[in-house]
Amino acid sequence: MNEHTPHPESGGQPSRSDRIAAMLEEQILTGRFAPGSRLDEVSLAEEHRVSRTPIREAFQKLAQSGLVEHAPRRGVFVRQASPIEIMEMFEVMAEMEAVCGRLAALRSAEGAVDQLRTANAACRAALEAGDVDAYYVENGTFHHLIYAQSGNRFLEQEASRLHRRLKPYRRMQLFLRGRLAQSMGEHEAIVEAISRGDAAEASDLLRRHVAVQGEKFHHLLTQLRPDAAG
Amino acid sequence: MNEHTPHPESGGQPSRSDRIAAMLEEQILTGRFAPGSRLDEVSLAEEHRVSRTPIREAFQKLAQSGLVEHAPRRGVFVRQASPIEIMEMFEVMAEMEAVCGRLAALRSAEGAVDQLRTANAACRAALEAGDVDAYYVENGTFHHLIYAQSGNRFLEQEASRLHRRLKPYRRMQLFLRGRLAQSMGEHEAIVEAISRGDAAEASDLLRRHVAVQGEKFHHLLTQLRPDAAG
DNA sequence: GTCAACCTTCTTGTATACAATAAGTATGAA
DNA sequence: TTCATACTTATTGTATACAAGAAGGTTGAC
Repeated sequence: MNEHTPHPESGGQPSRSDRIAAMLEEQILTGRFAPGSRLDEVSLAEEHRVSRTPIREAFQKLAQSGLVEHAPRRGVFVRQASPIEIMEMFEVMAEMEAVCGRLAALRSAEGAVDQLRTANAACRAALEAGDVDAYYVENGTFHHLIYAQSGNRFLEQEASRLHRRLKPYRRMQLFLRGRLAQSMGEHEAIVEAISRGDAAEASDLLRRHVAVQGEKFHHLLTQLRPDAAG
Repeated sequence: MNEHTPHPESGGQPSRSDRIAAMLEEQILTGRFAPGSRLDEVSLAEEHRVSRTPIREAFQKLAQSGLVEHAPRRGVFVRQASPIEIMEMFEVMAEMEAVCGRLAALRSAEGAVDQLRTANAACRAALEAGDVDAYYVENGTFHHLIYAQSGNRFLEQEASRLHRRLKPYRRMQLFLRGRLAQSMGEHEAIVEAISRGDAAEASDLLRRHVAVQGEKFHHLLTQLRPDAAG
């Protein structure tokens, strides 16, 4: 499944507004548009050499995914999720990954564990190379594998959707001292649990693994803005 | 949260296209538009006395929620979810409700259990009156209460979203002999588990309670179309 | 000097005109 | 008769024109 089309038109080409929405999403997540800032229809239309119509369609898609907020008659604004809301999303992510892990342990097919080990090896290589960006990518691959191995396509899509939504907040934590190595160890324990078919253990480990991210995020917040603890 | 605005514009009025989307959704779920049928932009525009623009916006919202499918250059069609996909959604619903139940048992505030008992009493009254429609409504109230008592607003919204999506498939089962009484008993066990703060039990009971619906759905399917078992 | 009301201007929401493509139909050849 | 091809028609995608509302500035009164 494409990273940027939550509900792809089955088999068809992504529409123009899909591409624009994907681009805007990327630009929001990478910081070109700051939270709270307004997205201007006309300037974006000029930039993309289209009329306002496809831009407005793209805005709607972004609004549905929760990335921007549509204020009637005032425009669309990059949404600033509150710390509480972000913590809530991390909690849901933790629970969803726990479910994926449980189902994966129960159902994982031939070769599935090998895929996980391969992905994990790539994580370790990135870690040892000190390449944070590469670790980030390989880590994503690892988690998406588990979503897929749940054997439930719908769950896989929903988990991927939330994973993408949390992208900017997850990324912050990679720079916390020692977190990468710790994360790496957790990955290995998770793979072992799945390979043993130990559903309860896989579930618990994944829940903790992701919940820690929420806690780290909270920790970062309180350091930066002690009043914004949530 | 309004039943028909998945991502409400915070505090603002629902837009015209929101209202149209809600109306179309209702009409799809209640069978005015059969699965697979095409929604015509111009006739709907005439019917609602607007131009094609708001209709198209409504279509986009429906497409994002998965209710219709957008075939580029061909139109939007009422989506016929495959049996497999519906089963997958039921499984995810079961897991989400299990999570809600677990969190509710851990966190439920003063008076929360009373609310559940009240909702359950309404269910029982409907059951004893033999009023299937009323039971359906009160049952929905009961489940939404549990979503809310998870203490996680984001989870509450996601669970409500999926609940609504499964609406037409859940409704079928109410007419299965004895299912209502069985469901009622499960509700009571769930409330007791939550009132005891027994998170694991509440979680398991809810998972089973919802998973049974998926199984009943599957059962109905195989009776109707033995080849469509999934 | 300050506040309020009005007016200007900018932006969005909607309608409509136009362009492009897909489906259906008719025609002709094999 | 059947199949293929071209044409017609209908429908979507996009652009643009127009309407309506909100923000901000200006002017006037107190």
